[in-house]
Amino acid sequence: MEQPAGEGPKYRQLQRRLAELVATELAAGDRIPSERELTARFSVSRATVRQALGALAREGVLERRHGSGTFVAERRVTSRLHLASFSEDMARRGLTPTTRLLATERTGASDEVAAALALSPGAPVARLERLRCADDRPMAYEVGHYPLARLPGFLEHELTGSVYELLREGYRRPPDGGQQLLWAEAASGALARLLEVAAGAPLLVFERTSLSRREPIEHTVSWYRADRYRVSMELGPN
Amino acid sequence: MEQPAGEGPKYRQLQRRLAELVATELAAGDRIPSERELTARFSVSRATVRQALGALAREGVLERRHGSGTFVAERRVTSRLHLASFSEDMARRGLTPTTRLLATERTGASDEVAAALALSPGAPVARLERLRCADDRPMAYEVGHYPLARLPGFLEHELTGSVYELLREGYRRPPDGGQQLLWAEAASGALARLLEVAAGAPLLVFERTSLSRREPIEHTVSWYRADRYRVSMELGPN
DNA sequence: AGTGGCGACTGGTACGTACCACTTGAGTGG
DNA sequence: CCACTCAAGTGGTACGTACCAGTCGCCACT
Repeated sequence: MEQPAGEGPKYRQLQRRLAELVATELAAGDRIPSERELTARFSVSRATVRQALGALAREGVLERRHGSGTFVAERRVTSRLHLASFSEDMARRGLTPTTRLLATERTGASDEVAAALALSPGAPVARLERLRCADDRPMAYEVGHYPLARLPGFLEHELTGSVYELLREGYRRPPDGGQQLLWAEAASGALARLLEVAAGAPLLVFERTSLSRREPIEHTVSWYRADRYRVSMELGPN
Repeated sequence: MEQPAGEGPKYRQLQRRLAELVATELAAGDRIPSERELTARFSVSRATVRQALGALAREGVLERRHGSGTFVAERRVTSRLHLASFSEDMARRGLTPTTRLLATERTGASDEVAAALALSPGAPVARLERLRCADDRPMAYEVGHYPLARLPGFLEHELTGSVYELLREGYRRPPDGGQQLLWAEAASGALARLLEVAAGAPLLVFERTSLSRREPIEHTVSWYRADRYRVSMELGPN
């Protein structure tokens, strides 16, 4: 029951171990050991194993097949929404991206950030606060968190450019998937001034967790000026 | 383990009962009975109760607070990004969809509608104007256009339910793909009154063209209340 | 050779128990 | 009156057991 060094609950530990295993040693379609085998191998109860596997299945890492086994999920090909960085996104639209760095700091992961990045609460993360501009006019305000354990020395880099490029080139951790929540909000006073819109103006908010090799490497929340930005997407059945 | 009357496993039945309870009798922020109380009241084990509550919490219906209780979430509806009709979308969230038919007419396709539906300008289309509600509170205002050449007698049907179901069952034209543009707007006066929000409140706007067998069969523009609706999506590389 | 059934796996559901971690509020001491 | 303590209640984790429900391959029977 007790965990010596901030490792978190057993099922989280198991979840992380399995996620790592999947990321490093297994390929899509591979079958992972059965629940009862994992129970024996890791000396935990089957309920604990199921809690870990269930979480991974909900994340889309694993796929369960009743009567057959649990498998490494196929990479999603149906989603045609691009996992693009702001810089790439703007370039694609023919605009010139620039960035004003508002704040950087090294801090401990909040519960929410820890959950998104699959870290223990309090684990070291880099926090990045940036104002993204297109053609020198404000486009979006962005707050990002990055796991320092997976990205050592992250804050020592140049951070006004494309973080995705840094992840790809500097760390060999190309973002290759993610999940995103999207909603709309009215701009609060401070945010309105920063983005140079009227208070109450509609903003599009994206909360994104990006993965590389099935491990979270970025968690960002971005507020976009709705008068300058829209999204296009393809829809599939189901 | 057999369940004669209710459909499916116990925890699903409990989940549905609780979702219904939340929808009909409770307000956001209300506390629901504790796990141990539900265990006694429904004569099921705590594990079963937790499975039901966990599912509802992941859906955003409930919010758990360690040491304090489980509460009806303020959370708005979260839509996965698939080609689902409004009715299916709401039902999936445990909300009851209803529709107020504001206008129907047979008209000629405008240039914009014609382009979206791959018709000649002026070709006969059905125009549908509807107010979509969830649990009897306004959720979205929607204007749709449907090509009458592909859907003969379209306006003679019952149009307050699911149009997608009508397309599937009545015309054997199941929507199986589509494209969508998404942005945010501030609610204009008339729209604000209709949706029962303050003028200037943020709305999420979807402009969608749905296909069946590679042919466009629907073009809709929907204005969703941003305080009640959000979207979840998966991101893929490139 | 075809096939049907059975058995041995897989995950799914459901029960019970125990204890930990966090929150809250009532009660107590200053 | 305030500050603090602490007990009771909450959800969280973890163990164990039992049986149900699909899947699939072996094998005996036809």
